[in-house]
Amino acid sequence: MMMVRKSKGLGERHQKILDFIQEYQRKYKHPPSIREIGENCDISSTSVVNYYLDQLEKNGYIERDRKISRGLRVIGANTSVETLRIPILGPIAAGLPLPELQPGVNYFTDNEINAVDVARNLLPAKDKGADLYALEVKGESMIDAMINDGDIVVMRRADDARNGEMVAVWLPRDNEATLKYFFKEKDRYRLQPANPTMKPIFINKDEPLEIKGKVVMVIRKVEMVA
Amino acid sequence: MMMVRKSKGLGERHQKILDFIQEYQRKYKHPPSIREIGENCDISSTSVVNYYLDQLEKNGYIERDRKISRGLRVIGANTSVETLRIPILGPIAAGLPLPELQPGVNYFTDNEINAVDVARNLLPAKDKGADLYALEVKGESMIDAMINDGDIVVMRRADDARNGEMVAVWLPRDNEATLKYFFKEKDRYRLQPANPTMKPIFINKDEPLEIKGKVVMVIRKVEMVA
DNA sequence: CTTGACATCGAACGCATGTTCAGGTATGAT
DNA sequence: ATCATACCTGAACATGCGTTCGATGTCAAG
Repeated sequence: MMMVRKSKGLGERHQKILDFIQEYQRKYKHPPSIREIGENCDISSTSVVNYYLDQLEKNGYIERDRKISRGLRVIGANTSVETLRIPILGPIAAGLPLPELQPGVNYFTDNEINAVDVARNLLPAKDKGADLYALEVKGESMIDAMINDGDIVVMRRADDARNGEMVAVWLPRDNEATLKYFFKEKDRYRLQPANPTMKPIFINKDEPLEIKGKVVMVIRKVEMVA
Repeated sequence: MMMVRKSKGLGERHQKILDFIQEYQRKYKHPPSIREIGENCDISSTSVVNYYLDQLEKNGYIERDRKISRGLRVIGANTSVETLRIPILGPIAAGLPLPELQPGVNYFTDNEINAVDVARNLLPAKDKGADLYALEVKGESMIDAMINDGDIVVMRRADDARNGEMVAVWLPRDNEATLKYFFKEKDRYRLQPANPTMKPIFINKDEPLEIKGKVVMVIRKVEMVA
């Protein structure tokens, strides 16, 4: 019945405790007490928890402030990197107009339901976040841009673009929103799908063309089957 | 008439306490006790600290877990979100073998050159990071999975999969690595491209098929023209 | 001056929580 | 069998720490 710990590394219980501390900290913003650890890891005695905590400390997995209530922390787990909270302004779909960007308005970015958090080191250094917003792709009309239903596209506000940049455009001619690589040619614009097997769209320069922003990043959360 | 409080919502002492809590939390990774707040804010009585804490809570600046030692936290102002640093183990390309996953080995995740930082709230809650790794797509062979050259795919280790999950597989038959939706049928496996216009691959059950992991997320950094 | 809301103090109270100890039970080596 | 080691139990103990309360000081309104 007794669990034998493998000679090296962490036993199953050490790992469970470690995980619990991190999850608790994440949830309550303060560390758990010894008794709380015990209850959640099926350890009936506080002394056993203390016993494991000592081992974890000795092996460098946690730090403890003795005598201080809840004075413990997991070492190294704090990969806290600077993140930007980017508001999801709305959907983007072929038939829908793009959400209006209201310059100078501070969006409520506190609600993480309507925002994505992106590590700053994944974005171009110059981006400070104020000009960034995100759109949620609806439908499969962007498949030629290698973007599928449910994808999140992170955009930077822009009125025009340079050759080779991927932009979100509204095409009044076709009454359609789309994501394409942008190229300015002699007397027309070429909108090139990301998928090299698909053909470009050409727009004459005298036709209207509304560039809404440049694509900075695409994030796809792949659905898990429940 | 009501007596007018200090010009603004927060008095100088409120602010000092608020600042102290945040600094303490940053420094020690756990919240301060009432007495510690008192000492550092020149308040001699714990009841006075409690008095101010009540006000801060009433005005929505902090949250308190009554009866719990050090059970308090500052609301909002929390610019950074918890992130997971996911190691990029190597490239994935049609002709290349997949990087070997060495179970139980702690990868060096300190180097942000070979890792991506992903906000935890973008990942399934159960993922603790230990089973996650990332691959960098090389070449355009994954286009049928809506994944392009340069994309980062975040994976979870797995040996098998359930129907409908997207997996990274190694096909000894074709000597090829690929990303496909996985379906187990009567006597064969069906590997379905994400792009609904493309046709599936069928593998008989007696043929070898190595599942290397499930796709959790795809991140595409769209190139900026310099 | 009196009143009353606000701020402060000091002390006591009591539960929350870390610590310690005197034993138990298993497994493996001697 | 004997001993050593790792794991576990339950309880007692000491103290960290939140809570409560009566007393005092301050200041503006009545």
